[in-house]
Amino acid sequence: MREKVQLVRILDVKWILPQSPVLESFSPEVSINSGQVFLWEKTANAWYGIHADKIIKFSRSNGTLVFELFPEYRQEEIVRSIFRLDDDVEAIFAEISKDAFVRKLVSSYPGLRLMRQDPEQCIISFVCASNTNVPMIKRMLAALSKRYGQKVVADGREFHTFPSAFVLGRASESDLRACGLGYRAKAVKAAACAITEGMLELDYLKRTSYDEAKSELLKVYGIGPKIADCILLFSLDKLSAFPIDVWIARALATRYSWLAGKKMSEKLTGHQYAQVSKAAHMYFGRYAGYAQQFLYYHMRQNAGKKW
DNA sequence: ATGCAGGGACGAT
DNA sequence: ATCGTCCCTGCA
Repeated sequence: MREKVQLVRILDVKWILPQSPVLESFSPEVSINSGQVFLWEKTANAWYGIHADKIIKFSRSNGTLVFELFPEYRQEEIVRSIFRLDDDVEAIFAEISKDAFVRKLVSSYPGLRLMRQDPEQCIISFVCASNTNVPMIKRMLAALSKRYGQKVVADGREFHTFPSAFVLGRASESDLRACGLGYRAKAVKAAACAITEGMLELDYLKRTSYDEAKSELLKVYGIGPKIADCILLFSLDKLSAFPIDVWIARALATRYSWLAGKKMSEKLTGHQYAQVSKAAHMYFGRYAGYAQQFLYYHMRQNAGKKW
């Protein structure tokens, strides 16, 4: 049994995480830089992230991880949730290590974790992610926050919270386009409206099965198989979800081409996507999403991407 | 300079 | 089931 992680509260807005086997390897920087979250920025001695209407600050003090939250409401619970500190990662890593390659990745990047995003923010973020790249996504989301979010001053710095679906759903498509969204503006508005009008019930999606939640997401304009899987994995606790983007497709084509049955190309058709994603789930197991994150991070590392 | 790729999805064939 | 198109930016 691993020991339970305790978040110790110091002052009113800080905790220090005590040393533990689980936390020694945990690296918020690696996780933040693994392409799953977009609205984090690094300053001289801290990281700041936008999580819905909250600002998360992360820094290190004497080798200890320190988190702060603005506002400080339910800090411990939220920090725990965002970094999935209650996941039994040792068991998970063991379970996804089906072959020498994954085993190598897990030992190479022991600090990498999945993060749990706010569902609304995650949906909007990945709707913006279609056919573009990470720097562009960051730019779009930052523009949305600046235009539609609330200005917050924390730590003497100015931030903008992530706008609610209610606000985005009432924005005009042309105003959304002005945030650099391009043709995605229509999809952002549609997704926001789907949330506020009850088409997407986030609590239900969290509770229900992967298949059911995915079929609900796919009904929304702008959400296809890949983006649905990202939303499911990063915000709806469906850890078996295995999103396949161009990078994962490359990794699979070179290392796991047998998963596709016959020859696998780097471009997947709709039917191939479903088939390969399911095969990956079968192979890596119920935590396939964690395996995906290691593959993705590895591919981006090798490509020398910095973001 | 034109082309192309970058966390895809939609709509018409 | 394929295929052209969609907005935008950086880079060769």
